[in-house]
Amino acid sequence: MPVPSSTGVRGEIRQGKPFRSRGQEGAIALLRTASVVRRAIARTVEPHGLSLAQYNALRIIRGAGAGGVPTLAIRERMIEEGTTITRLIDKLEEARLIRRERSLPDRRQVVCRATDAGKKLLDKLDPQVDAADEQSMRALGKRELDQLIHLLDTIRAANAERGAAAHNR
Amino acid sequence: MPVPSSTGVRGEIRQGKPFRSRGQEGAIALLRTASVVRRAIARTVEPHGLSLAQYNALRIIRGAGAGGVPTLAIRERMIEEGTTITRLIDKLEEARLIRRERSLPDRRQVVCRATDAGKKLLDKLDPQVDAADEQSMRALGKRELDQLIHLLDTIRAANAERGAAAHNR
DNA sequence: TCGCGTTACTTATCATAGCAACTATTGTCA
DNA sequence: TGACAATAGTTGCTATGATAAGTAACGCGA
Repeated sequence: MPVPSSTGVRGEIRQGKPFRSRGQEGAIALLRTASVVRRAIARTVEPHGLSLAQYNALRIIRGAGAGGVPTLAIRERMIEEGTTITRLIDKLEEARLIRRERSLPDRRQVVCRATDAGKKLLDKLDPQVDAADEQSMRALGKRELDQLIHLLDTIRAANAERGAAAHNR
Repeated sequence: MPVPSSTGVRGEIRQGKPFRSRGQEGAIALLRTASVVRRAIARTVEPHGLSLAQYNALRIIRGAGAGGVPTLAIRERMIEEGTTITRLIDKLEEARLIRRERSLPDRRQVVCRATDAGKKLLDKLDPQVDAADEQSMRALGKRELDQLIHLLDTIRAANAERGAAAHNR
């Protein structure tokens, strides 16, 4: 076990300097843990030609159903709100996983919809991603998982920048 | 408050689909929260010409003291273990914040040391980053913060890939 | 001492993220 | 209606990051 549970993040320090504050320790533990979990999940989807962000966007588009979603609405629901959603969507369209077309009532909008190929790919990926999600959280009991989710929600609520965007994964 | 505490992450869903599992909800909450906190901290250092990764590396190098650190040892201690540490370090050297030189006993190693300019910059940035870290965690009480850190340590320990690298921020 | 595997970086290539400037539409208000 | 602001995307430029292949140096065993 590379991270001794008795010492936690603190035990990983090598330079002999303690954290400057408990808040700092929390922030670093959060970023570092997310980094580890993120890569584990990313490795699940990448062999299928999608980046994690692309998978996330594709799920959002599929979730919108037949009506589709306008491009910028996708960005707001992404886990990581990238600024340039256009290029990410371009790749999905090139791969024929989605279609785009101008909206009729408001011609400024470009509505995205999942193609059958896109839906089919997601149907294949979803169980695998589910498993990776579960796997990444397997160390926590039900009670602990509830605690974690609650604590994270609290942090996010306090740090909401421009209205904590939603997502639909 | 854009994220209603009564519903949490679940409340942010717009497509009407619930999470497929509690583990999934936890994984997403983790990634999303980290993304928000990360950007907040990144915005603290970026005006000074450093990316968050560069700041992290610079801190690690300074922490090594007069003896310096070999390049790859830095990577192992980074919060996000980027594969190509070389270029990141290149930028720090260009900015005269660190120096590099071949190690004498083992000429394969390149040892990095912080320059006075590098130390001076960190002295200026540290309090600001401390404040950002604290700020990002301000919503949690001491007890809750302890809980969070413990839960994250548990997750990381279980997901340690190749020996949960250490860091020294 | 001569391979040959290992270690420690470096470089190449390519995809992605961010910021800012630009176009096309729509809405508002004098 | 005619100008001007706001909205919805797109594009250009640059920086950063990931994967993987390449190079130099060390170290060990025959």
